[in-house]
Amino acid sequence: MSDTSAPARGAATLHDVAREAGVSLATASRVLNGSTRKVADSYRERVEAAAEKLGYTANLSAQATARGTAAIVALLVADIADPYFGQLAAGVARGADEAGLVVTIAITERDPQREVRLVRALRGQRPRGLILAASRTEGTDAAGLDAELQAFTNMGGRVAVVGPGGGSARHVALDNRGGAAALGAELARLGYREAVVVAASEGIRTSDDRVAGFTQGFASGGGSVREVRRGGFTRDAGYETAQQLLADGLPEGTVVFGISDVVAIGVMSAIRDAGRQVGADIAVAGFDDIATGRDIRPGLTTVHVPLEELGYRALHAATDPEWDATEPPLPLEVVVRGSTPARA
Amino acid sequence: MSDTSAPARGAATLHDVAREAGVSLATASRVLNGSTRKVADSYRERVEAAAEKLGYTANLSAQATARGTAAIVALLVADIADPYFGQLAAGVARGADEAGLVVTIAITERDPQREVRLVRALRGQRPRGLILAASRTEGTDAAGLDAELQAFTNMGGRVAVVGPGGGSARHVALDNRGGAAALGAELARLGYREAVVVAASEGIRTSDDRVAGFTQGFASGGGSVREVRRGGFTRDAGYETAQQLLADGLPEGTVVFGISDVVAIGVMSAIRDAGRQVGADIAVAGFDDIATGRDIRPGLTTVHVPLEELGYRALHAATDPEWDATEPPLPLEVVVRGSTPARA
DNA sequence: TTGTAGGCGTTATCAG
DNA sequence: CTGATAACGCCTACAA
Repeated sequence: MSDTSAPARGAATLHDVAREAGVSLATASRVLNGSTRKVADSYRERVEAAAEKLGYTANLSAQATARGTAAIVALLVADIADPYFGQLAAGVARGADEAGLVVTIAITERDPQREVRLVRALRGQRPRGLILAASRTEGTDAAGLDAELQAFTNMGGRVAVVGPGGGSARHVALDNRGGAAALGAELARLGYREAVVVAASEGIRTSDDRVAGFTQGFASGGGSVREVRRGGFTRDAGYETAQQLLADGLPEGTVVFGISDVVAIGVMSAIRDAGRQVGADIAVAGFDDIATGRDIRPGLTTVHVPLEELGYRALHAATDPEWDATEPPLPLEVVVRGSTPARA
Repeated sequence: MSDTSAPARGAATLHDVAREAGVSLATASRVLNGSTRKVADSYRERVEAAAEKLGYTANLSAQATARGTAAIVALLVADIADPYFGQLAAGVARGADEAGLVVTIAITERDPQREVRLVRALRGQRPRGLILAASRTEGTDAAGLDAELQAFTNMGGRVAVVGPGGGSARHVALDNRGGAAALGAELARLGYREAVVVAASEGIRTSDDRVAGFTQGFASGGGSVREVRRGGFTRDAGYETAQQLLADGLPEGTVVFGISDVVAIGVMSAIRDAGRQVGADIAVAGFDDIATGRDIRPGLTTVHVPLEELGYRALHAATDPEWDATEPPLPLEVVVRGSTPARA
């Protein structure tokens, strides 16, 4: 057990391993990394033993510069503390792990300028793929972003965007419109006739699609959307928007559709803080079905989106050379909970 | 606007920039990256213009191999979909961004074996620092982990662990014991006398400390912990453990202390699903103060932990050469909400 | 099957 | 202040 030569400074290099095993660099490289195996077993064993003994770990950076591309997938999200992105990221991480890829993460903070900057920075890593899950923000410097994305694909990277998006990127789409329509229809069936929607700024596709879908579905069931108030995609935006709504007067029996669960939860809190009741008094519905929706009371009616699976698919869209763009879209499903009780 | 030479394949290299600007590689490198600046302005401008024109982005991998260390910080968490880790990660990401570092993330899934494997894999990136936020799991292959960590520090990396931990790593500690004690004391003051705690397996420091602190604080106020039930750190573990507890009979007026908010939220749901009421009937308290606790009803009484700040500090502990280990611990504060009403 | 040598994009040393 | 040039650690034809 006498460790003779624990490398004092710096990690063990392939060179060290080769020397220790008494073989050439090439041979060591082949057994430790190269895919196509064709090394004599005796050598192979010696190398593996040496590597183990020295605690060798391939220097990914060196490998990357040599190969020209790194075993990395970059993930861009608006806010990693947001459960929506958290669950999505979990799916991405799972897929990456399976594929032997490292996940690099960056936060846009919903700032278009930052987004462009980050894409450019991530480009420096020469990742195999880039996943854009940062709900394309407003004022979007669309041109700048597209240019950056273009540069990325030009150098051989793939980009996948979650949700609607433009350009030549691969999309992992959700049927936002259809899901919202189904939700609207269901609410109408439950007896609601008046709705207000709390959305994000106009121009954000995800928001627009959900608003349009909901409006249509709700109308098809005989209901009508009285108003669309614009806020943002956060819990606080939902809270504040709802506060104003309440101040302006919100009739009993109205259902408020929050563009996302996070927003809807903010709405619920505002309603309660205003001394009103969620459910029988004012109903609330959301979209996404984040885990929290299960634990609040009343439970939040929403459209279930398989977030984790969505992330998993995005990972593949961003890294699989032979990705099947025709794969059927993920099934969305409305789930009714206590926040929208049937109306007499 | 006629882009003359958009590099058809592959990204623009420093070499390209130098040629385009008519200077040497060294000069180009100095203006674009090197820290100590001493390049004539005329040259500097030419280089910057060329870089801009070519859309040049330094190849981080190449930089890393040349420098010997990458501008990367690796983050290891148990589950990124868990809001606790999500908020923590947000803090890490913020700090990293400020420091010009890229964040690489890996998920342990609370599996000790995986944890060791991941640390070894991350080591391959030669990151400047490594942040361990994966509540050291049970059966922990402590030896294997420590060896891996040791190897990492030996090659010049710093490792920071969030919460209690062993070895030579830097710690960003929480006063779990003190916080829990304060919570226990407060609950006793509110009139509670009987408590049950839903904890994680014995041997997990964070859990053990909170249990011990709570027990002591509660006792100091005249209360007594009737039982400690072991589950895990997840919402579902909390739910299931509470189910059993309820099946075994839980007297009115008991307060259930969930080792973490996530667990406590599971407990709350179980209580409700069993037809009991959270608050007046059975009280519930947690620990961490994740964002969700604000939006559920009744609000969850808990110990506030500045999660985002915790992550921010961890980032610095893992990357700042001159980190001040004596920095005062983050202040914890108990916040009482509706889940633990004062008892008559 | 194995080894030799050249190259990947940057940095850093050391003369001019 | 600038420019050759040798590393950095690894991969990969190409040759033996």
